[in-house]
This record gives sequence, structure tokens and C-alpha cells, in this order.
Amino acid sequence: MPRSRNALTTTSHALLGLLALRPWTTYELAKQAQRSLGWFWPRAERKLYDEPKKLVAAGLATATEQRTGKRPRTVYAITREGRSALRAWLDEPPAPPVHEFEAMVKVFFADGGTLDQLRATLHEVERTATERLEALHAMIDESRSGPYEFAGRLPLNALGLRCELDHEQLLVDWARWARSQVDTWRSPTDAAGWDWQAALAPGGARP
Amino acid sequence: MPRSRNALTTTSHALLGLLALRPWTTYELAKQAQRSLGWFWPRAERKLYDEPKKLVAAGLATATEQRTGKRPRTVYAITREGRSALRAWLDEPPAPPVHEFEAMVKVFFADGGTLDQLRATLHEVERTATERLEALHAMIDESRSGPYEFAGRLPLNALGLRCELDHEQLLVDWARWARSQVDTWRSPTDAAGWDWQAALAPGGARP
DNA sequence: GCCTCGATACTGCCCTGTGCAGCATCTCGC
DNA sequence: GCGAGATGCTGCACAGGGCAGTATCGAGGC
Repeated sequence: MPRSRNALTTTSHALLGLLALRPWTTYELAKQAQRSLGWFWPRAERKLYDEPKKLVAAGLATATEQRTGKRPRTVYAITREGRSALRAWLDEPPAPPVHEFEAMVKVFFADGGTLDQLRATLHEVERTATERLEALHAMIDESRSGPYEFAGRLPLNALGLRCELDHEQLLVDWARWARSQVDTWRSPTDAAGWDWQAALAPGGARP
Repeated sequence: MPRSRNALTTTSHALLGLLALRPWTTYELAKQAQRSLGWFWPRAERKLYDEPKKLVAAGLATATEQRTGKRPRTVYAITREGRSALRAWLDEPPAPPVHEFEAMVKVFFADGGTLDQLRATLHEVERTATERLEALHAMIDESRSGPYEFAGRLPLNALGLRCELDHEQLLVDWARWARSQVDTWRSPTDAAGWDWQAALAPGGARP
């Protein structure tokens, strides 16, 4: 059997998940998807405007035209079939995680450049991860203080946030560790007797 | 200024990095890219056959036609301009990491299904991460035992491997922790008084 | 000598997804 | 009444993924 055309993607199901919480306009949906899903399923805003149309075409959502003065807008809502499709999707085994880590490509090929370039790359990894950690903590403080729209979902959110927090912290720790190791090297290919095997032993990078 | 056509991507530079080590046939290059870069810059084999042509068009590599009997093959080698382009690229700040984690989407929307579905998803996360951990350890054992083609690059490899190992271990630990928490819940939205705020405190998920 | 199997060596096609430019309206503060 | 930022989209070119398809080579079994 040839692969069916217009099969629903993970992105489709992710938006279906948001629609299961409440109806949204496309704009709200796009923003909300970036705020929440963006941490583990990042998608360009552009894509988030196309996807709901596919959900409607598949009968999993409805689109209602409204207007604010002269400006039109579309409100999407999930259908019974949509909820059922979401349940069925939760049964399928998840795809393995994908990590695109450009900085690691630069670390891997650091012998094409200088130790200073390597240090700068590691520094940037630490900076980015620190920024994301701060953004996560800000989100958490917010949900702790004010009343939250989806209070029943806080435990599920917490599971995911715990993973994100630990992940960003891991990057900060790794980048700092790597910089301290690199500081003893003479060049990107001459580690001056540095014991790389020890670094790969269990707990090798623990401070 | 409009964005220049045919600009080199991270994938181009990654392959340029491999070519900086030695010449490869397209086939070898594709396999090697998946074996090594695949851990932090995964790309479909298909793409890896197109990219070297762009490098040649940009003057950063040369292509030499050879043949094994009747079967043709192309050997790519880096040029002086290629090495210089690689060095220049190492100076540019790396793009922030991108994590596509479909399983987390399923965790996030677990309230559209059952606790058992959530448990199965978490179990699959643990299984996948364990598999990858084992593959990494096998790679490390290999480079420890036999003579390695790029011995001078072992320290750089070790920096990256340390990050990968810790990352996969983090996923294993998180998935186990999450399952143990979820086992006390009554439903995906009723955590039976589970203290999600404590779980988000520093060290909240540590065993 | 022949056959099969896996490795080598690619290409075409259709789809998803990104990034950027562009366009128009609404709301709020000044 | 005016400008800035939020709202609400679309078009286009290109990067990238997945799968099917094509063909040759080399080693081992019978």
C-alpha cells in the first residue's frame, strides 16, 4: 500500500492536543504552540498557520470565521473525531528524539581552527542554555503565583519541565567542564596528555 | 541585501569538516556522516548525496570520477578554499540547539488519553535512550581497543561523547523518575496531591 | 560455473518544514 | 490624530526526509 497522502504529522497531532484544551484562533494557537510546545516540538509560525486547515479537511476540527471590525479571523475547535484521533495517536510508540546541536559540530571539527574558537563555541553553549534555564524558571514562577488557566494540567507540565530544566542544566555543566578541560590543552589535537578515557568513564565529568 | 542564493548550510560545513580529515567517496562520506555526526547533526542519507555537489560548485571541494570495474564513483577532496571556509565558519556563533522530542508531546497531552498510555510512552523513552547508551559504549570500547584512524581527534571526540552519554543517561533517569511519580496518580489530570512544585525545585527529581 | 546476498553507488519524486518578505487591520497610549 | 505594537494572515524559495527504484561488485555456498 502506498503511503497515504496528507497523512497527519506529529505537528498536526500536537495542535490537535492544544485544541483539545479549548478553541483558539489561528494566531493564538500559533503563539501558544510556540510558548508551550516550542520547548520540545519547535515549529516555525508559518507552519502553524497551515496545519489547522489540514485538521479541518480531515474532519478533526472545525473552523469558524469571525471578525474584529473589518479584520477577519478563524476560530478552530476540536470535533469528537478529533478527540478520538488524539487518543489513538497516544497509543502509537513515539519517534526517537532528534537533537540538532550545531555547536557540537563545531566542537567536533575544532581541529580545523583554533583553541580560542573552541572556547568561544563552548561559551556560547553555556550562554544559550543559561538563557533557556532562566526563561523556564520565569515560566514556573508565573504558574506558581497567578491562577493558571489549565490548573489540572500542572502535574503533566511539571513532568516535562523537570526534563527541560535538567537538560539545560546538563548543557551548562558540560560546557563549563569542557572549557576547563580544554584550558589544559596545547592545541585542538594536542591534549597534552589529558586522559580522555577517564573523561568517558561513568561519572567522568562530574564536578 | 537579499539573502544570497545557495548559501552554505550547517550540513555543508559538517561535510566540509569530514573532508578536512581525508578524501571520501560519496558513499563513505554519507556513512561516516551518519556514524559520527549523526549523534548531534542527524541527516538523511539522501541529503548527504546532494551536499558535496554544492561544495564543489562553491570551489570548496573537488570531485574526481573513478570506477570499480564498470561501477562509477566520485571521490571528494577539500581544497585550500575549503579549509579556509571551515576556519571562518568556526568563528560564527553556533545556532542554539534544537530538540524534537515527540514523546514529550505525548506526555504533555497525556490528559487526552489514559495513564497506561502515558506509562507506555515513558517506557519507550527509557528504552530508546538505553539503546543509544549501549551503542555509544560500544563505540567507545571500539576506539579504546583497536588502532583508530584519527587518533589525534580522540580528545575532541571525548568531549562530545561525554555530552551524549550524559544526555542519554538523563533521559533514562528522567523516564524512570516520571514513571515512579505517575504510579501514584489517579488519572492524567488527578495527581492525588502529588507535589509538583517540589518536583520542580532544584534537585527535585534526583533519586 | 552459477546463484544469492549484502555492500557499494547513486537518482527521482513528493512531501514537510523554515525563513523571510509582504500586507492589512486593530488597540492603546500620548 | 498619530505611531507602535499586537493581530491575522499569504506567497515564495529553499533545506531536508523518506521511500522507491536502479545497477554493479565481491564473497561465499552449492
